[in-house]
Parts: sequence; C-alpha cells; structure tokens
Amino acid sequence: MSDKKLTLNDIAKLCGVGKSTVSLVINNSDKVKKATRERVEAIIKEQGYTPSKAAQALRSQREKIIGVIVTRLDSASENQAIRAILPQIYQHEYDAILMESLLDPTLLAAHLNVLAQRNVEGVILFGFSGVDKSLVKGWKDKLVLISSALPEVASVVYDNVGAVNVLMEKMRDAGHRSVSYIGVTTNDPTTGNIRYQTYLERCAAFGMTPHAALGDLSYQSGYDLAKGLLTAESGALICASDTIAMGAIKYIQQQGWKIKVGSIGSTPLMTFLQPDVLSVKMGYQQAGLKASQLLLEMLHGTRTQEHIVIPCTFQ
Amino acid sequence: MSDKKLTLNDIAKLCGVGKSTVSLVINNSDKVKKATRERVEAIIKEQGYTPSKAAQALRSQREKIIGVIVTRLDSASENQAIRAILPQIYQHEYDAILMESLLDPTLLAAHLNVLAQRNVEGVILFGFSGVDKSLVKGWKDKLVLISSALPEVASVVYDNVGAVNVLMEKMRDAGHRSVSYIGVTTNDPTTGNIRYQTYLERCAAFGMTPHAALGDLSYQSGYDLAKGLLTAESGALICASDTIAMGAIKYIQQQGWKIKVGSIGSTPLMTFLQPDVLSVKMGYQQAGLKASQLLLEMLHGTRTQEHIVIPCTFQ
DNA sequence: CTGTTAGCGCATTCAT
DNA sequence: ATGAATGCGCTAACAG
Repeated sequence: MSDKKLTLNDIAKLCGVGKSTVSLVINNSDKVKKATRERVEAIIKEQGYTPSKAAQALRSQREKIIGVIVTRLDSASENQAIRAILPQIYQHEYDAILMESLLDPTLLAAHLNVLAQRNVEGVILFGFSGVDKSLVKGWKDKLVLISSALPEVASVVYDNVGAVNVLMEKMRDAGHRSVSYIGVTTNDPTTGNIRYQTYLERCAAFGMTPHAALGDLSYQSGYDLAKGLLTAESGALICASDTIAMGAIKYIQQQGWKIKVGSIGSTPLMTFLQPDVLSVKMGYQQAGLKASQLLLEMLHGTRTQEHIVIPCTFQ
Repeated sequence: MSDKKLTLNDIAKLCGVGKSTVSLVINNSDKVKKATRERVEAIIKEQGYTPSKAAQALRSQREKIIGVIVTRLDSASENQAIRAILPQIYQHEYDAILMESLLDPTLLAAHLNVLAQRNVEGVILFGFSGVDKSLVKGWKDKLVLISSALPEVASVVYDNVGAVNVLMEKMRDAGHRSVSYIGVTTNDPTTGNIRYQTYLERCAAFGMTPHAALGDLSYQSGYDLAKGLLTAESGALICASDTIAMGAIKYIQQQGWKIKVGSIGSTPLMTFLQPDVLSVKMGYQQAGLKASQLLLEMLHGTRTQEHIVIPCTFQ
C-alpha cells in the first residue's frame, strides 16, 4: 500500500510490452499470445493493479454502476428485495448506488438527475404513486420498475389480486360470513387501490357486505381504524400490510376480542409475535432477483422490456 | 433531452470564451469578470449542461463520492443514522454509495476494496466486532467509524455506559432490589460487552446479585433467554436492545407475569406496542449527523481525527 | 482577467 | 500478435 497507484502504462513497461497489450489482457481479448498473456497477468496480480474506473468510464462513456432507488430504507419488504439485488449487481462487476425516494417525486427526480449525471447504465426503481411517465422519460431501456407498472417501462409487480383472494378464500372457508378490511389510501397505489378493489370484488362474489376503512401505512393508523371499524361481533379482518395489522391487533387484544386476522407481508416480526395471523408472502426477494436479472440482460441487449408478475405464497 | 450530451468545450465556443473560463465558472472561482460569469452561467442553465463526473474524477484523481457501510440495511438504529448522513452528503455535492457488511469482515474488506478502486474520498463505517486495524489501514484520514472505536481512526460512539446506568438507576429508584439482564455475546462488542459489564458493575455498586443471560440479537433469543432466566418473582428486567426486549416481553406476557422492562433503543415499534417499557434513546440520528460532519471537515482539512461520544436520553 | 496547452488513465484505431 | 498514436471531458499551469 506504500506505492502510489499504478497505471496501465506502468504495468506495460514493467512487462516490457505496449499499453494496448495490457488493455487487451484486462478485457479478456483472445488476441494475445498465451505466453504473453500469462506473463502480464502474473505481473498484474503481483502488483495488485486495478484499472482506473474513472478512466474507463471517461473512455467508454458509461459507468459500470446501477442505481437502486427504494422508497424507504426501513421498508422490510424492499429490504428483502435489495438483499437479492445487490449480490446480483456485484456479481456482474457493477457497483450499486442506493438511494431513498421517501415517496417524494421531487426527491426522486433529483436522484434520477444525479444518476444521469453519473451516466449510470441502469436503474432499479421501487414504484409509488408519484412515479409517472415524465419522470422515467429517457430511461426507457435501462430502467426496471418494481411493485408498480407503467407503459413502455419494464416492470416486476406483485400479485396483489392473488394475495387478497387467498386471504378472502381462507376466511370464507373458515366459515366467516363477514370480513372487515383495513387498507391504505396514500402512497403506493398498488398497495392501496388494487388490494382494496380486490377486497370489494371478493365481497361481491361471496355475497358479503364490505366493511372497510383506509388510512396510511403506520401502526397508529391500523390501531385507529380498527377502533372505528371493529366491534365485538367482528369475526375476521384483513389488513393490507403487516404494519397496519400490528396496530389493529394491538387494539383487538386490548378489547379482549377474538378476531381472526389476515395480513399481507409475512415479516419475521409478525410471524414471531403473532403466529396465528394468516400470512401471505409476496415474494420480495424473488422480485429483486427477477428485476436485477431482467435489467442486467436488458443492458446486455439479450432481452427487452418485460412485465413480470411474482406469484404470492400462502404459508 | 434530444441533443447528445454537451461538453465543456461546446459551452465554451457557444459562449465565445475559452474552456478554462467555463471551468472557472463551474468551480465558482472569483477570477472571472462578473459580466462574463453571468453570461456563461446563463448559457449553462439554458443548455442544461452538467460537467462529466467521470472526466472530473479522472482529472482531479478523486471521485466526489463517500462510501457508507452499514452492518445491516434493516437495522432500525443504523437507518436512523443514515437518514441524517445522506442529506449531509448530498448537500456537500457528494454522492453516497451505500453498502452492507452483514457483520462479515471478508465482505467488508471486499467493499472497502471496491471503494478504493473507485477512489472514493471518504468512508463512514458502522462498526462491529470484526473491524480491526488491518481492515481500515490506509483509510486513516478519511474514515469515520460509528458505534465502535479504534486507535488512530476517527469515531463516533454511543454512551452505552450511561444508557445502562440510567436504566439501573430508574429500576432501583422504583424500588427493585433485583434486576435481571438479557444481552448479547455475539456481533457487536459494544452492544455486547460494554453494556453487560456496566450492568455487572451497577449490580455491584447497588449491592445486587447479577442475574443475566446472553444470546444474539434476535427476537427468538430474547424469548428463549427470558424463559430460562425469569421467574414469577422477577421484578425487573433490562434488555440490551429493543429486539431482544420484544422477544422477552412476549414470554412475560404469555406467563401473565408483571415485570418491569427497560430497554435500549426506543424504536417506534416499541414505543407504540409497549409504551410502559422504560426506554433509552441512543441518539442515532445525531450520531449520523456528527459522523458525516466530522468526515466532511476532515476531507476539507479543517478538522482532524476525533473521538465523539453521543449522549443518550431517557424518555 | 482570459485563452492556450498539456496531460489524467484508458480503449481503440492503425500500422508494423 | 503487438507497439504507437489519438482522444474521451476536464483541470491546472502558463501565457497573453
């Protein structure tokens, strides 16, 4: 570590060859005599030389970087997806730069700007309601959207319809004639709208009267809405997320009621604290995997924009 | 967005000035006549020109990037710190690249390597027991360690001693003659050792008999250890973290016991679910703030390595 | 004050 | 198969 940083040039004269030869070796070209290649590789390893990313980027006009923009760093579901994404990215010799949109379109735009300035090759974006065409304009072929979809952009979405359907069926099969619902209006249109609409639809199909309340994604909202919505006679409740369910359950337990709760998420905390809750897993890590694979292949030109649906699983 | 990317050169001839003049304007040098500066700035804005980061980096031999390495992306405490760090970094025109060490020294080394290759200017590192001198060698003047300390490296640490002291005093003042403790052996030596040692010390000072169990940072560990450690006669329990406390409380409630619990962390979930728990806040966001400020000033050369202690607060 | 010049480290022609 | 030359976009000396 004492030496200053070596350059391609240094390696070249150290090996007694030209710079381009070294360059070819680095880029795994087959246009180098085997003997020469091995000698150069030996010196490179011995000297611990690594090519300058900055120079490579300047020369090739593209950074080997992929931007990943989550809505919130402390989102349990997005965390699971990220855990699948990052290894993929690193494995393909890319670096990742992780950012947080906080569900703010303005902040998202700023982040996309930074990424554009950096000339990053691709972006994985966790969607929310503020994400529209104008924001992702110019990223069409190098952007994968997770959890929400947009025309002209590759996306990986969850099976929200299936998740609610499963829970509703389980409740009905357990003999419940009425099922309440607590969801969200704000933030993510996927979580909010689709799940709610599916609930309404299932109610109609099952001949049930809908009984729902919508709020935000917080514990407190779940608690407050439960208080306004439920009664001692409520038999079953479906919550749009584990966080909401956590709040609702607190209220239910305080009242000493016996209500069957179903929730979407299946976070470790929920399964630990409330193993009786009916839980649907949305396949977050799988979504991350698919999204990063898709993006990588799109950048590689071996695949085009797609629309992938991740199935949910009941446990 | 239809034009190809403009370069400094394009702007220069568009303004009818030399490239260096434009460069000076970009870098806010005062060596430019006001009239010229304004004209150039106008064109720059009008054309939406942004300098190439890659070229800047190559030329100046340093990327305006700061690496942030957390132990786990889903750590609530580290998340709070990050929320304070990122805005600081962006505000100073740096970009952040966020990585996860998973408490694995090998992975950490790999990440530091990547950052070194990228020539990042500085690193903020969340410490754990595997972090030693050899790993951070070569980063001495551009690395700030959070939550653990090392000689020759700037660091920001939490007041673990104070936190345990506060809880022990509250317990004693509430009349408890015996206080149990559930902590951790693994991972973070700070969380583990210091808190445990302080507990033992306080017990001695208060003439109490220590009654402790150590495990890992999971809910389950808290639950299991509580089962082995507590009895119906236990009056008070201190947990080294909210996660552990969550597990212990579940066991306590199952038994129907009445035990006063104190915990370190004060996460939103804990204060929502268990408002009766005695909670000590460690000042995570403040630590993030201090750490990023310190690093930025170190890079700026206006400050040298320091060792900062963040006070804890009881609520 | 402003224009000119010379590289930063690398990849990509073109010669050889 | 390999060396020499060119330029990516920018900054820093040096001129003017």
